Amino acid sequence: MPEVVTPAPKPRTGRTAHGRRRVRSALALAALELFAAQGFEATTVDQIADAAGVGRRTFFRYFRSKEDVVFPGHDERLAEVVELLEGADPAADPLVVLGRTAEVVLEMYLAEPEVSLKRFELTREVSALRDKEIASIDRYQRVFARYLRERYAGEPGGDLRAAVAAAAVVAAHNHVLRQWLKSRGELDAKRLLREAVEQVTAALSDRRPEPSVVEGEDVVVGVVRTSAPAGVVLKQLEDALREIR
Amino acid sequence: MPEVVTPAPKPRTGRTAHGRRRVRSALALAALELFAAQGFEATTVDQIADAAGVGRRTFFRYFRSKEDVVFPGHDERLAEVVELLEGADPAADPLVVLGRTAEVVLEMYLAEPEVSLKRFELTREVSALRDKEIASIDRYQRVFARYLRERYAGEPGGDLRAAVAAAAVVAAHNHVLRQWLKSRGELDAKRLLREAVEQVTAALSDRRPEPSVVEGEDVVVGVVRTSAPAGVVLKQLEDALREIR
DNA sequence: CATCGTAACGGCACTGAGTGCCACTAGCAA
DNA sequence: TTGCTAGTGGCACTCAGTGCCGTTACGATG
Repeated sequence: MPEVVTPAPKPRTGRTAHGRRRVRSALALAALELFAAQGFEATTVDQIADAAGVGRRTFFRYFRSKEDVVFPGHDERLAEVVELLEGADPAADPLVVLGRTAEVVLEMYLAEPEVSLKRFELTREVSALRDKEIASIDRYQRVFARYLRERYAGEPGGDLRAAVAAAAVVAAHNHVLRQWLKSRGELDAKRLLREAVEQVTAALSDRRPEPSVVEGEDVVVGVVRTSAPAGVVLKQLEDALREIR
Repeated sequence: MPEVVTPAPKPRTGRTAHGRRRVRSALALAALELFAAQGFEATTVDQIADAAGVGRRTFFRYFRSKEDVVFPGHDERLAEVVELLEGADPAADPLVVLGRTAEVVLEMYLAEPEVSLKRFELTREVSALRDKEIASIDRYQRVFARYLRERYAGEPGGDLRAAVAAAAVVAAHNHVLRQWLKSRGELDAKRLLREAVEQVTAALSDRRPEPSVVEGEDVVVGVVRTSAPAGVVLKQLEDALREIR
């Protein structure tokens, strides 16, 4: 096993004119500028490397492919999501956990609006990039589905429910993100997603696996105002019922 | 406008040893055999063309890329689906229409099991192919979503519902297809999909658009038995509420 | 200060996908 | 026979991506 683990990462204070971070961002910046100026396909890796002041070979040491420049750190974010789900409270409603996770993902996009917007423009025009993005979205969806599958394990049709619910949450997220991008960052995306996720969760979670309750006991459920939207009324009823149990 | 439209396509009965169809299927066959024997990436287009007895250049006249050999006629099928949706009964429940369409798509896969199974093996191993397939699935989902969006036009949150429902139906389809592929074609996929779609449709269609109710009116919702499953209780509550209105 | 190890770099050469161009040929119609 | 056209094969070219290697700059160690 040649896994020597490199004695210590050594922060590497700062090289002459380079430094890992600097080179990487210089390449990304140069690439995005060139893409915007002359299009994605018309831009060669040579040009990007030249513009960043490094060799062509170095470009591929920082990015696996030309497409990858447009999606920086996607893998890390996915790993972050995985961690988030693995560390989630096992007692919590899986769909709620998933909804919160989707909100975290959305916030990743909202955190750097310029980058997200620029990427949006690019992915709309270049089909290769769009495909790449769809593939990476699918990876999130797979992670979501796996999480739900584990939580629904044992239930009949649990796998199907997991797949469908994951797809629904991801679709809600993407829809809100798209709206936000189309509005050029004006919309209150967080609130919209919260509402959307609430709707989705409500539609998908009304199939509970036989909760064990006290048998033969009659209860009176309190007063509700019908002037509220039906969803709210239902929620109130649900809460009341849960409290009484 | 040099749009001469070529006087008449002329079926072109049959050339010497070629013929469009023959060359195309020869290329596809040779490609799949080589992929199976030595892997996708290790196979060059040169080898495929040689094995099919045509020139390398000719390969690219029949397939846009090496990946395309694995997904023959995907565009045509998508077009078929579009037609199907455009010609659907406008009075029918959109979700039911979508479910039926998903069944049609599934049947396309079931129609040629060997091809589907072989492709499944390939897409599991080669990430480039998997990405390509995901992208093509997304195209179906887009078409589905567009159909629903048009049908839900005007409803508040209709776009969101359309996106989510389309994703859910596609997820159900994919889940069933995957199960069928994993069972190596043994399962009764048609029945499974019908059931799955039924479930999804049921979960997604119980959202009525803001029932207009009398304002400011307090109502007491009656007695329910908590020994019944929570789902039943909720349904009772809902029914009671609706009746009172 | 001298030496060594190492990590990043630049350059070179190579494979292979995909494209543009052009000459060739087989069938078909006048 | 003479075009006309569609399909073909080959050549040359661009560019993405990879393997290899010599070089350089830095840090550590004595």
